[in-house]
Amino acid sequence: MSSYRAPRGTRDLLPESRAALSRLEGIARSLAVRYGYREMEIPLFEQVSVFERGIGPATDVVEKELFRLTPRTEDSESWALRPEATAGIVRAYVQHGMQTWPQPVKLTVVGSMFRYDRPQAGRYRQFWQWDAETIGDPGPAVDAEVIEMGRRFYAEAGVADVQVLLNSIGDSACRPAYLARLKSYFASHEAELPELERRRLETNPLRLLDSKDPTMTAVVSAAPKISECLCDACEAHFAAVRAHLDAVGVPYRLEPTLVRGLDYYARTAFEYYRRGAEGQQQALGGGGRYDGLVELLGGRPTQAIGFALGLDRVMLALDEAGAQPAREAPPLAVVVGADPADTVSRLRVASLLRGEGLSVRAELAQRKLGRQLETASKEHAHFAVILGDELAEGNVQLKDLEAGTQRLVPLADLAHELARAAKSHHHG
RNA sequence: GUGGCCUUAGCUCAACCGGCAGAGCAGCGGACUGUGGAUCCGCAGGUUACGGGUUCGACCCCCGUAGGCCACCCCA
Repeated sequence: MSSYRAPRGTRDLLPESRAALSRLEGIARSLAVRYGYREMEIPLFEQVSVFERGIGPATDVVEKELFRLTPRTEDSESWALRPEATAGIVRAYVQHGMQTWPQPVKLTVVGSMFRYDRPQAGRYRQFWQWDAETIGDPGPAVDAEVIEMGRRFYAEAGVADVQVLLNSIGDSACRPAYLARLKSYFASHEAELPELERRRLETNPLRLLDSKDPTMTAVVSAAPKISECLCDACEAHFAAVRAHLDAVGVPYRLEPTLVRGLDYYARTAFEYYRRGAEGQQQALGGGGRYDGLVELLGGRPTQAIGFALGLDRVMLALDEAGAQPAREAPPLAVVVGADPADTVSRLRVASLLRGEGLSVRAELAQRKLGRQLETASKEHAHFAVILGDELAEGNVQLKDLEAGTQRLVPLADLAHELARAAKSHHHG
């Protein structure tokens, strides 16, 4: 047994898992195109300050989960692996002057993110996300469009029981007043608060609403709700988002405790949640409006909304639901030979077929024919091209491994025959 | 970062009270020297996660480390 292993919180995606991820990436890219998003790439790492400003210095993601790279010299820049994509995309938006493009700019990134936290099922230090951002649109219609796109992703991926949780967290006009009210409410109940919750009262009072402490339920349910404290503009925005969701037939559950802690988040906040899951990593994805972020990263005031969907958690959900694993495409044909030593013929014929765009495997191990066919069967190849004495007359045996039939085919016609058969097999 | 449970062959798991580390599947080979998923036979695969300790003797008991899982924190 090797003493080397994948680093903690990472895992190798063996071909079967990689196929499952590729399938999800394919759905994401297809949806992105259908909804008018353009795919881009951003670096896997950025200056630490991009994340500090773009996510928030007081968040757990930055405070304790940032995957920092050690600087090479005393005075060199501090880098960190990206814990999410939004900050980097917005940085790129500002850097490349995308405010001069037709607005809104709709961008998407598919790739892995990194967080240095304690691993668990569905929670990794390297994980995959599909991220989509619409920058330069104040909503509310686009809010509903984004939420609907995410929901369609789960539908097309085949994840059942995904619920949309929805809330409005107000904006700079009404949230400060709400926060003050919330603080004073909990302060008046401080005696009933456990130690952890008392600390939160200082650091992030909104989080109190989300407490999992069972002794808190009474206090929390009586707490003032943001939905009752929205200013007229936010109230109107929220109502319009809901109206648009209703219009496109997206069901949702209003979730008053769904929050985002930082100032530049505004109004719409949503999560995709899986019901009836065993483990607790039930948040499959989430997003919201961040009307202050572009400005914070050096751009002009620009309203924006986006989401990040966790692809690992979708894979987990599909596994647990017993979904059919994504099949890798088997080779159309395997080139085998009666003479185990004649690897030259097998390689030559395989090369010929590959030149015609066909997907074939050459059996180059020097094993007897029976073994070669056995392997071809096990990998679900549709055909075996058998090379033997008839090759001297320019012929091969073309064997249909599913039907068990075979016939003599001139080598000159082989590619054509296989290509035709591939079509009738609706081979993918 | 805090607490708990777990770790035996590539995979799934056995091994009595502390007394010779095993099986199924997968791999490779043979039966079958030009015809496949079955069957039978064989081969290979292990410092029992790693490092210490207790003991005549440790997969088994104790300590530490690593990794996994669960609950928190938080989130995808």
